[in-house]
Amino acid sequence: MIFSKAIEYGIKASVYVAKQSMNGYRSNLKEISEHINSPEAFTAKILQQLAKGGIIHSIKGAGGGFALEIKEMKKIKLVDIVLALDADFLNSTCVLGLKHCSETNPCPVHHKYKHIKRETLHLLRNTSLLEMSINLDKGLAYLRN
Amino acid sequence: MIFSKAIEYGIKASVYVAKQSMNGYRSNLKEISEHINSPEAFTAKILQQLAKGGIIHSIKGAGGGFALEIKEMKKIKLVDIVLALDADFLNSTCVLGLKHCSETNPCPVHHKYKHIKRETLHLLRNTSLLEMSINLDKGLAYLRN
DNA sequence: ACTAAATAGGATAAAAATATCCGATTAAAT
DNA sequence: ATTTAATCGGATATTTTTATCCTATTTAGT
Repeated sequence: MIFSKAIEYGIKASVYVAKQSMNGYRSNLKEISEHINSPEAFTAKILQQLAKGGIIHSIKGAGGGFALEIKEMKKIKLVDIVLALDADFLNSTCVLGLKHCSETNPCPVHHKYKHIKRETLHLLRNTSLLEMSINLDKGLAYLRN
Repeated sequence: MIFSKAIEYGIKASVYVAKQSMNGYRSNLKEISEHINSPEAFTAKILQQLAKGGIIHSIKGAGGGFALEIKEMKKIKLVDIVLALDADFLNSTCVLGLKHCSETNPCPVHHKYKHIKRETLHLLRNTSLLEMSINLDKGLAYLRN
């Protein structure tokens, strides 16, 4: 409804890796894709992008995998993950796809949608990876069902 | 950010046809695609689906085109247009794509997103084609820029 | 009847998103 | 050093979405 598959997988993977890191475990590709229920090879690409984008750390070689530190999880927000996977996610923000939709040049749903847009942006900017992974860890949230 | 191109075009086309109908004009494909800035042949397919879905009326033959009546515009909501073009739009409603995301089985953003989802649904269900086309007619909204 | 102007509908093409495969590289363990 | 377990990166395949093209059908006007 709002994110592409790539972004869905990317968020879930980040949350899983964060949760495992919180508990001192490093996660590898196979484990990640199993726990978030995503195609392995495709997930590999996404993890690569996340690593390049500074969201997670990748450790190569035997016993390697993906991990990140608690202080990083606190700083990383949902919006950072999204932008690491789709740099111009925030540029196409009009519901009807108008290039220059604005207060003075609104599409027919602009005024009714702007509150929702504002709240969505707020959610993306203020939800940290840490809080999501804590919820996962506590069993208050799930990544597959 | 939320709709596919097909749905974007579909909404704009419906609003344009409605506005023209309000003023007693019937709209044809060429005119519509010019005014909403969409590819003509693709728009033709979408208009067909909208007609089949009972959103607009299509009149075949010379002097034909698309139109609808004021009392219909009042009844037709944004959600009807969306569903006419994508029947299971409302079935994939979890931000992270979980099949059975719910209060008791939430994804990590469920609780923060549910208000937004509720408002979005409210907007879709309560925004009528009539009000959108009135705004367009009054010059308070635009379909291209 | 004929012509012209429309939409309908089927076939196809192009582009983007999703997904897979495989060899190269890295690093730990023996 | 060799083996083994990982990620990296490039090439390719598949699927879905977006877009186009062409013929058939319908209808108004002459």
